[in-house]
Amino acid sequence: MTSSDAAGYELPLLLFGGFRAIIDELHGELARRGHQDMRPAHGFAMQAIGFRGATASEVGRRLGISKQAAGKTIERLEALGYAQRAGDSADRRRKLTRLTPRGVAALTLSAEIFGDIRDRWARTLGDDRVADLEASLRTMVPGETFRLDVPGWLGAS
Amino acid sequence: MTSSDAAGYELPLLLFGGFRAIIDELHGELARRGHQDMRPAHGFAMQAIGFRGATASEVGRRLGISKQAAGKTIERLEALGYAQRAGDSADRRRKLTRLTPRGVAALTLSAEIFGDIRDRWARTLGDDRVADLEASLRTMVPGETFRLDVPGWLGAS
DNA sequence: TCGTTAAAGACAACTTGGTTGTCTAAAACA
DNA sequence: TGTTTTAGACAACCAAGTTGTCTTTAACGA
Repeated sequence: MTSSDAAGYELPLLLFGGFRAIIDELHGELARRGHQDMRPAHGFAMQAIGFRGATASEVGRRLGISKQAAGKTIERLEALGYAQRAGDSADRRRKLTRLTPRGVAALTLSAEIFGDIRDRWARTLGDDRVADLEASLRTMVPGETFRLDVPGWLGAS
Repeated sequence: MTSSDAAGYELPLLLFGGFRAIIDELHGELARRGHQDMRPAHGFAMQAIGFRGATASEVGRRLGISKQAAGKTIERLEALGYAQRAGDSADRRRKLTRLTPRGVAALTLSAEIFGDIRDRWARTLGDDRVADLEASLRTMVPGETFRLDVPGWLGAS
């Protein structure tokens, strides 16, 4: 380390801790508001589907996972009532996945809750410090697509 | 949002992006220095085992996962040559897992690389901004044990 | 226009790393 | 000494990745 007293291994732990704290708070709140069955992975997948819909291949590309894996996640979302698939008459290979009204509601609610959480951080730390934290991270983080392949990424051989 | 132009959903993405960037850099460097087969999950498990060794139950408690899951991870570490199990003559129920010399080397090297990465952040952002980032996160993050149950946590039903 | 190439989705087999439940052996304790 | 707790092992299961193969359909170039 250079001059601060922080050991280098603390930084990633703190970053992950912050991420996890926010996501845990989000899902606590989502559960309280009728989305008990929604998991972190679902939120990211629904974000990738978006309000305009997407195919499994597109979702896979956006999340940085294979189209097969994306297809499996979409199946789960369908089973939970958050998404729906329908054929595309213009391109009969494609099957467009769209969010159901429940899916749209969950995604909208999530954005709202994220805003509330950030507000709470800003009240505790000060808005400038949160903004600076974000600015620092924007500088250091390669701004790619969000990779959902966390399980595989963490532990794959 | 309050006054900054950041949408609330950016904060968790940036935090996770930072975490992932650091861990990816760590494992790129570890691979370059002879630890090609080490995965992020292994590092956390080895940290939980520590230089003094631990039982599967202890590792599970430290990582916030079941003793069975901890046992499986230890099995993998054994297969990769990073850890070793031996019976405990004082308590014949226990099997103490210890890091092998290779495991100790990997853990030591990881700490060193984490330090290098933090130094690079400090050179880019300034040491005070990194220190402030850490301080902010220390304020907001409930300082529990590090949970390794990320795959399950992200996607479990 | 036709033949090749590329893309979408489905299916299968596999891997990791979680889970819960059950069981045995050993230690701790009242 | 008998009960309770703890450690570890084993089995069955689940979620979410992977690669590889296959069919259907679209796109494209000679």
